[in-house]
Parts: sequence; C-alpha cells; structure tokens
Amino acid sequence: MGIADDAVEIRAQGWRTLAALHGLIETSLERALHSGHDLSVVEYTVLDALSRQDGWHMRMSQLARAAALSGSATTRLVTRLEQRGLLTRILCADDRRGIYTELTPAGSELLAQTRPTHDRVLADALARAEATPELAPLVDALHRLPAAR
Amino acid sequence: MGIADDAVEIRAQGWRTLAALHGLIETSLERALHSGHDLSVVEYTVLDALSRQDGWHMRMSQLARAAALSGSATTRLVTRLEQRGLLTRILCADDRRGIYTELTPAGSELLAQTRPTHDRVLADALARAEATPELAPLVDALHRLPAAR
DNA sequence: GCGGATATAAAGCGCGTGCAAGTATTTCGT
DNA sequence: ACGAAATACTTGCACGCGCTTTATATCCGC
Repeated sequence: MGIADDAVEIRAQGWRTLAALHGLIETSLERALHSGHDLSVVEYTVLDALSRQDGWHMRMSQLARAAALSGSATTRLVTRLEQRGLLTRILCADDRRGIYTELTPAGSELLAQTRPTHDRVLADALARAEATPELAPLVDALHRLPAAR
Repeated sequence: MGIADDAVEIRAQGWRTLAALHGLIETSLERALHSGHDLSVVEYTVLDALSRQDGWHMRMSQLARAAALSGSATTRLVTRLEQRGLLTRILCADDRRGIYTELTPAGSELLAQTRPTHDRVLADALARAEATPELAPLVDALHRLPAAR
C-alpha cells in the first residue's frame, strides 16, 4: 500500500465520519422540530436563511443553494411554506424570471419560537457525538472552525 | 451578546457548514454512482461496510446503524440488494432471531468496480469544496482527522 | 416453563426528493 | 432587430424513506 492509497483511505474515512455525524444531528433535529413545531430541518434551514438576510429577500436559486436542494424541491418547499403563511413570493421587477421570497411576520415568529429548540437539540446531539470515540475528533474540529476563518 | 450566545452561534454555524459539505459530496456521489453503476450512496455504503468486515458478517441492526437508516429502510435495502444477487441473508446459529448479511462474489465484484469511481468523485468533490471559502476549513480539518485519533 | 423483551419481516400510508420535460423571459451573436 | 441559447421556475412521474401496525421467532430472567 503506497502513499496514494493511504490518501484515498483517509478521504473515505473522513467522509464516513462526516456522514455519520451528519446523520446523527439531522435525525435528532428532524424528530424534535417535526414533533414540536411542525417543521422539517430543511424548512427550518430555509426560514433561518431568510431571516439571516435580515429584511432583504432571496431568490429561489439562492435558497436552493443555501439548503442544498434541487430546483424542483425548492419550488415545492417554498409553495408549502407560502401556503402556511410563513413566507411570501415576490415577483421581481428587474428580472421577471426571478422570484424573491421574504419572511412574513408569522414566519419570523415561528422561527423565533423554534430556534431555542433547534439550538438545544443541536447542542445535545453534539454532546452525544463527542462522547462517541469515532465522532469526537470531528466535533472538536467543528468547534474550532470559526477560529480558522 | 454574551459568551453563551456566541457558543450557540458557533454551533449553528458549524452545523450549517457540515450540512453544506455533506450535501455537496452526497449529491456528487449520488449522481456518479447512480448513472455509472446503478447504485445509490446508501447502497454503496452498505456494500462497503460489509466488505470492510472482511469475511465476517453483519447483523441488520448493525447495518442500520452503519448506514444511519431506519429498521424498515434497512429491510427493504437488504431485500433489494439480495434480489440483485449482491448479498445473501444468513440465519445465525447462536442467536436465531438475528440475520447476518454477507457479500456475494457478485457483490464484491460490483463493489470493486465501483470503488474507483467513488474515490475519484469523492476526491473531486473535496477539491471543489476546498476551493470554496466557507467549506475549506472543514475540509482541512477532515484531512487532519486521522492524526487526531 | 412462562411472560416480557428483542430481532426481524411485511405491508400500508403519506411525504419529499430528483430527474426530465415544459413554459416564460432574458441575453447574446450576428 | 431577430432567432437561438441560456436562465429561472414549474409540473408530472416514479421512487425510497420513516413511521406504524401486525406477525413470527427467539432469548432471558425468575
């Protein structure tokens, strides 16, 4: 086994760890948000991304990138949230192909109610991951991430 | 904003980064494996996990954990792969409630054919991620992960 | 032995996803 | 200025997933 093979194995190992941690967190969040606030993780992600734009709007395609979703999934997700009155579609004047989305007051409120749950469950999931030998190093790295920017 | 709020924000930021990187890799792999070898990422993960046990078998529940899947999904996944002749169910002698799964020669062969694609696409996705400012630090951390064990 | 817990299967249900095809609108080449 | 190519979003379709229920076989403590 040469150096190149090692590199391949290291990447694969890293990816497996990443996937495992992601799965753990996602499952925890999914259950908590769904049962407590009728929101899926992607839905929360979208609302959160919109709120982070603070008063400004986002295009569907930007939203798709932010949530790592396909175009079609984004359309339906936005439709879903729009019908629940959590956001609004705004046709854009300068490029009439584009559609902006914006949080409604109801959307902001639901997000505010949900955020504590989200943060608590996230902290909890990370703590559990840290107690798992295979995942601990990644969790550590994650905590140190902002310093590296 | 106090120290506690900072910690919450750091966790959320880390989770967003993790999710973004995971999504990028998963989408790349999904497309490549599906179009090139008729395998989904989960299916590949399962075959890979089985091969890594090297001659030994895995229980359904272990498989479920390894692939971050629910019980029902695992049953169907194994059934699917079994019908394609890639693995076999083996009733276990010592605990006859349990069912072991084992790669067939055909499964090993398909895995061997698929692995190069998998590794290439993974390397490629990581390279693209490293070129993205927000993701680069995490990718770095991932590379350094094995050293931290 | 007997009863409660555990491991898996199978089937039904609703749901969200990606892909491919379709429509509208803008941009570009000449 | 006109048609082709590119872009933004939508819709039809098939598929896999999670959850729940029903069923079966097996193990373990008492």
